[in-house]
Amino acid sequence: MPETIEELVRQAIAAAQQAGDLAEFEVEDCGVERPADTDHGEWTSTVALRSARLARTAPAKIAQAIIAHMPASPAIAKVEVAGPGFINFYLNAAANNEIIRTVREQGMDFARVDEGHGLKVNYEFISANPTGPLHVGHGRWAALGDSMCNVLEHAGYHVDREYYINDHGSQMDVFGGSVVTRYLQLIQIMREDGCDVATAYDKLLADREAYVEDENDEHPENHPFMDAFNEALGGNSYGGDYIVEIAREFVESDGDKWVDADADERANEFRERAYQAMLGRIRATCDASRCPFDLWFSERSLYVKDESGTSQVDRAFKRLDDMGHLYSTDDGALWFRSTTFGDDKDRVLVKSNGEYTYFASDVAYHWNKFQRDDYSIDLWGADHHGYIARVTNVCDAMGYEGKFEVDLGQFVNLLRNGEPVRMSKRRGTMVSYQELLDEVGVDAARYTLISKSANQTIDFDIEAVKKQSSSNPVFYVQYAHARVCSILRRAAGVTEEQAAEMGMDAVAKQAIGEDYDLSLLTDPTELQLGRKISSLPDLIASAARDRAPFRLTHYVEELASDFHGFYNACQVLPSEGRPVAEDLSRARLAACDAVRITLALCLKLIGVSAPEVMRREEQVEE
RNA sequence: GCGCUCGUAACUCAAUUGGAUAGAGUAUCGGACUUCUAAUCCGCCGGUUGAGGGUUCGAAUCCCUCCGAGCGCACCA
Repeated sequence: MPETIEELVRQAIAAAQQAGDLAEFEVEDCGVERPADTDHGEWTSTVALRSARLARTAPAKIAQAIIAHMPASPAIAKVEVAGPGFINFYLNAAANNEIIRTVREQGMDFARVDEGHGLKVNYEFISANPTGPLHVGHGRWAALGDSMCNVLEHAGYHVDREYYINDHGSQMDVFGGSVVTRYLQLIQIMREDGCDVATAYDKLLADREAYVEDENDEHPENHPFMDAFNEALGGNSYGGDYIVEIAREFVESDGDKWVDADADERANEFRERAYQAMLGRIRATCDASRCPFDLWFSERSLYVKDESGTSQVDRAFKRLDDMGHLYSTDDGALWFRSTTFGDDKDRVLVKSNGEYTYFASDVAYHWNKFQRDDYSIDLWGADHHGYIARVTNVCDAMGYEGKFEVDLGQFVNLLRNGEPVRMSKRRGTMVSYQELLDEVGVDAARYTLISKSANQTIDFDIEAVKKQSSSNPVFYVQYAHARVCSILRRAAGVTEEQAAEMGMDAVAKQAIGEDYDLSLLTDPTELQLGRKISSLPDLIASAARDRAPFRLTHYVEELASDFHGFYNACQVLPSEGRPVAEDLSRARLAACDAVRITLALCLKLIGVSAPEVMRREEQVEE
């Protein structure tokens, strides 16, 4: 439709200029947009405003000249000039509602746009260290990243979803060492108390809890194990409950066989098995939040030598060196000349002690990405923003200028009933994402985490999100979907079970039939449905372009609101005292069905389920 | 000190990137159910877009200066 309008406007301008009613000027873009306010028609052209200077004429006057020469079009009911010079187009009902048929034909392929032109994008997100569970902040990247990928794919990009596992650095040894220490403590308690592992486990957790509470160390007698743990590891440790949990798994599967084992062998075994256990938990949490990855990329793999005797790190370094971007200092450190690209200082790749920095891995990793994809996007927490410059610079240096992008996500503040969830220094990081998912459910968690612009911090109130009430937009939207399904089921004369069996598309087909006349839908609330649904392709394109999947949550709330308004104003099925003509009823059913499909599609893109049935009994009593 | 992200209704946020009278939800208040599921709808109230300048037909949006909040400025990962 915008193409049609654009063409009409161009013809009108040419005709007006030919007739001498309008000064000659070149038109680049007619600025066909959707008016913010639906009172202003379905489409508007800002060409008169844009051309005011070129034409040396007041915008309103230009607009008048243009509409005087506007060719007639079957789809357009009315064209008028409004405000400072907007040219507003009002579609007739049939043209406006045609989108309903389109949606029903295209289903989940509706609103596919070609914003990306098939560009191969590597989208890396979460990438939390495998030394602890995902926390709520990671949950935001999960929701955001996954939704972003869905939107990009719908907008014509080819997306590879990637999780980068930081399994290389010394923190892995610290992690393994922490589990060993906890393991030894469990065995010690079992031997001294003659108890089973469950009892020993509880004792260690209670000990840790006492330690967390005792911030000023006034009662060291209440947490001897935590103190011993810290002493054994010199404070360089992971103290969380999950470490004790993993240690317990070692006791359960291996008994006490590692107590007197060779320390190095034990350290290796524990590090590797604990790593896999932790990674398993992380994957499970990603699965639970409907966040799949195409590739789990191991940092270690960057250091593995191939047949040529070189690793990916070596090859990436060689590339940089060949291009003259590396240098060594007398102490043996290797540097990347980041200042060439405007950084504050050069950055170390290899430390003077011979160890590789985290940055070295990132250089090789991004080089690797560009061997596989055309464009690379990293989703990072806002606290890493200081790191953007050096990675961008190194991508530029390797010859991939303009092909690397970082999307930042601000933090999540966790609240409960308006009060910040207390996070003491000793408790370390916060509530795990898995716990949050378990408490509020995936739908509410994802919806809430995605519903705000990524560069806004989120106040996530657990109680408010959990509350299944009208104040919670996710239920409002899901209810609209369930309500449509209910109507369609009733129209088709099928039970919930039968509908679940045959699928809603088949139910809708049975209810509506093949032919229906969309020109019958002329009520303002009916026209609004077509208008709103028609705007989705543009919205998807903009959400992809601006990396703003949260716009879908706003859209879906608006569409649900439009539907509820329609539902209250227009009877779909005839009932006692409210007759509806058969052909009008079927046209309204088709509109309902288009709403259902559009809602389901949008919810799918943001990873939220679209329930076909919702019952009030499920509501939580206050 | 430098950098990044912000500051919009009482609260939580929008405003498709420079467009029309800055919009939604929540909360408060007032209406609509023996219903095609009221987890709904309709209405009222609510604004100097942190402050001050500038750019132009037009600014919440772009530029400058302040004020305030959060987060960064490692041979840590």
